[in-house]
Formats: sequence, C-alpha cells, structure tokens
Amino acid sequence: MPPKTTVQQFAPRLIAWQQQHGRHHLPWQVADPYGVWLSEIMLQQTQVATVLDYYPRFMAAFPNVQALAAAPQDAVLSLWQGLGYYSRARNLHKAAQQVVADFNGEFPCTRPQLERLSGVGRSTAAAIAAFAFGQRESILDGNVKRVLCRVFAQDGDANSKAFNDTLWALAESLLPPAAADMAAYTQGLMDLGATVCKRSKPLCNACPMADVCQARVQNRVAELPRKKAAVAVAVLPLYWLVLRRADGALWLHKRPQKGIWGGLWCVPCVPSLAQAEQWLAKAGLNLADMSEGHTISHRLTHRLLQITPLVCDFRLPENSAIIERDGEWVAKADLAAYGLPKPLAAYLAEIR
DNA sequence: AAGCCGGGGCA
DNA sequence: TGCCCAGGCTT
Repeated sequence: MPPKTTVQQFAPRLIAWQQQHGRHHLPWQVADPYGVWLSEIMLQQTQVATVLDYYPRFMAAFPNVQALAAAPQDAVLSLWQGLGYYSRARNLHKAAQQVVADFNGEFPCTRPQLERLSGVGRSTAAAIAAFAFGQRESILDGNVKRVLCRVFAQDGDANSKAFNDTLWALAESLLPPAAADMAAYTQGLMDLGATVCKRSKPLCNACPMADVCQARVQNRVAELPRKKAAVAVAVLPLYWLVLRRADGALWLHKRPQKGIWGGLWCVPCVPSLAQAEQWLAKAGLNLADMSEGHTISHRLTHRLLQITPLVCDFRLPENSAIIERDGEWVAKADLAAYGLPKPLAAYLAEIR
C-alpha cells in the first residue's frame, strides 16, 4: 500500500509542476483529436525528437482523418519511412477508415470506443481521451511506469501481467478529480518521466516528488524500475538482389503486410546465397552476373541484420521470367513515393 | 505469457 | 555495446 499522503499529493503537485516546468509547445498539443491520435501513434516506442521530424510532414499531407482514410496505403507508408514499426502506419490508415465508416468521421470520446480503433490500445486510448476530451483515464507508458516504480517503490517483474495490473491500478488511483486538469496532468506524467525522472541520471533535485519519492528515501532510484530480462540478439545474414536497368530503374516489390518491413517496397531479399541463386535463375541470371557490395550491419531491437547487396547492372533479357513476377521497375525519380526500409533507402542514396 | 515488430538516442 | 523509448498485435 503506497503512503496515503503521497497518493493525495501526487496529482496536485504534478499539475502545478507541469504548468510551470512542463512542455507546452509541442506541435501536437492541440484540441484536435486527430492530431492527438496521430502523435500518440507516432510516439509509440519512438522518442519525441524523432517524431518532431515526421509529424508536421504527415499533418501537411493528411490534414484530417478523411484525407488519411482516402489515401493509398503506399502514400501513408512512404511518409512513415524511417520511423519503424510499420504496423503502426498500416493500423493508422485502417483506423482512419474505421473513424470514417464506423464513427461518421468523428473521433469517439471514450476510452473503450477509442480502443476499438486499430493500433490503439489502453494507454493510447487513455491519452487521446484525456488530451482531446478531458476524460479521467490514465495512461501507462514507459515513462509513467518508471515514475510510479520510483515514487511508490514498486519492485516487480516488468514482464508479468500481475505487476502490470498493479501499476494500472496505482495509476488510476492517482488521477485528479477534475476533468479540466486531465490534459496538464497527463502531460505532466510524460514530461516528468522524459525530462526529470529519466532512466539514467534522473534529476531528483528538480523533481516535485523528491521529498515523497519512496525510491529516493530508500536510496533505490538507480535500481528501480527493475530491468527486463535481456533479449538475445540474433545475427541474420541477408542478401539484397539489386537489379538495376540501364536507365537506373530498380526492381522492387511490395513486401507482405506481416513481418519485418511489412507493406514497404524492397529489392528481393533472401537469407542465403543458395536462395539468391535460385531466385536469379528464374530471371535468367546467376551469381556470376552479380557484383558483391560491402556488407551493411543493421541493428534492430532483437536482431542484427548483416546485409550483403548483390548488384546487377543489366539489360533485361527479352523473355526473362522476372517480368512475370510480383514487382515492378521503379524509376529513380519515383522512389520518393515508395516507402522503403531505412537501410535500403540509405544504401540507394549511397550508390545513387 | 511470450514473441514480434524498426530505428534512434544515449551512456 | 546494452538498454530503452508517449505499445499493440498475434499466437
């Protein structure tokens, strides 16, 4: 049981702190639920600094939910290029169509209804409900978990449902009573975690909770929240078959919606030289036609891709089976309209 | 409950 | 290099 006084003081202190020291000029701090929703999706597992780069371009291209719903998926994915977790973009697009079709083009205002939208879970739904509609719903993201684990000295297995449920219950017990405070309160949770109660080197001297923070009292700030068990990083070889026409056009195909880089456009991609050979044979080519580029290391959260480009500058054989395949020649000038995996975009920029 | 999904910031 | 970030979906 957390100390009662700490629970009582949490919200008013946080709100006062946010108003004085929090962030107030982020471009998505608007009344428009569409803008709030877009920012929340972009900010999933992505830092503010990164989103600041993408959000304005996306809003300019799709200023409202109707525009987004009507766009082709590739237009959405190309604007998402480089942000990662591309299922977010696919779900975002789908959710826009849900809002238009199921909610008459108006965002729903309650958390349960918001959770029906693709890509919107409990925390994101709560954020939209709180920011755009003043609903008394609590978020629980990485920042909030860290703040709560410290202020209330919560020591548990971050992967366990039981511990997660405890944190949800704690978060809800802390909500301010007044709807009018929900925006500042919710923003305060995020701001405190991001700028003061940081993962490493937290600025406890600047923290409004310093005198009641149980982790601080117990001298356990550095050990809470407890780290998750480390995930093994698998090293995976990958070969890119870069087929380039004399005019510079590249052979690309749209990747399946599921799996890595889902829905993005990419050069053919195989895990072994044997499979590269098989693929090439169907296009009337073989490994001897390919020149090997330098290997690119691309690290994801849980895997390390070792990508070796195999490049062929060739004139397409008249009867090559490649023209029967699921893919197309893409002119250099048109590449910007195609969402590409980050390392491929970087590689293509490098070889021009 | 566990696995999957990108890319980047930071120490 | 390891860890984590305004998480959610699938199995």
